[in-house]
Amino acid sequence: MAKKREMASMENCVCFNMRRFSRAFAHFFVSELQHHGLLPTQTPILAALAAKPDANMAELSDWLGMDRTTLVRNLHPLERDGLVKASGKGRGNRVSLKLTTKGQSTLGEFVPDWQKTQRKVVETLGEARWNEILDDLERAASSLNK
Amino acid sequence: MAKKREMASMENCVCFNMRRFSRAFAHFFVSELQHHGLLPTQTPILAALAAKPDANMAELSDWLGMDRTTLVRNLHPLERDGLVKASGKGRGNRVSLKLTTKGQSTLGEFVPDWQKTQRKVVETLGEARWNEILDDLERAASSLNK
DNA sequence: CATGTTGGTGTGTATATGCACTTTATTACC
DNA sequence: GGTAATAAAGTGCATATACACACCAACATG
Repeated sequence: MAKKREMASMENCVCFNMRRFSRAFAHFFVSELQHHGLLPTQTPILAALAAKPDANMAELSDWLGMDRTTLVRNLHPLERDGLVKASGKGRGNRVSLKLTTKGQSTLGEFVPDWQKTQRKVVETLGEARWNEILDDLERAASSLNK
Repeated sequence: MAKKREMASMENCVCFNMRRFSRAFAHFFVSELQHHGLLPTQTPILAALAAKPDANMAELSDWLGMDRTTLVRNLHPLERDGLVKASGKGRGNRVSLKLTTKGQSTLGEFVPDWQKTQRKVVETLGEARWNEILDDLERAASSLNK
């Protein structure tokens, strides 16, 4: 049985613990997948662009749940390395973001390895449990930030 | 009932979603507590120092689950603002970290407001559910990074 | 047509994160 | 006591995060 936590004590702060877990899981994914040369913030961007080509900055950042201005900067290394192409750059102009051919193939090589890592993580608690946890966290987060 | 997720699909990446939730909860805590002038990484440090005075860099970073070198830098604003005092600074020297009087009073004023915010978050899913989730995530994370 | 409003973008500043590496003090061993 | 090994702390670099702000294009309104 799990020990009951005193939720009014700061060591059980939801914000602190979410940050902590976020670092811990990122550490595991990075250690398993670093040979692809992709960081944990970059692969979701590539995957999102594969699923939704020609997205805006605003649309994409919204979908990824990150600040728009953070996305602007996170794209720079990906553009520099030729994985993403941004057409119509410039202030006031809509930007159309696309995966390059290199971006597609890089992502294509990454996914199978990522699936192995994800599987290891899912096995820790089981798929059903992870499903519930992700759903609950989604529900909690969206009920707060409205 | 919650829709079943395809866990082999990158939009359900545990790493990505943990980062996303982490940002979302941090956003809520910051918006509610920013008038105290403390950022979400800083308050756990103050709370840890209140509970464990005279901690090392290494001990403290270990307890907080963050990289030691990250802690070194996160302490700078707190030292600059006079909330934390580091005695015996310097390479090779053990550092003894302490809350200053100002640090104690700042933390003392912060905690009641933090508890209100934490309560709002805990209410989203209920205390029992949050307990399970935090325990499960702890278990999953520690089974991976060993 | 001038102007004002709005939506989409990029920048300045400050903090956060962690790996590889460096620097220094202490401890171990002879 | 001198030197090697170890432990503790800090730095360089690159990336991540987000608020406040500036910028620009297209469109609305008079």
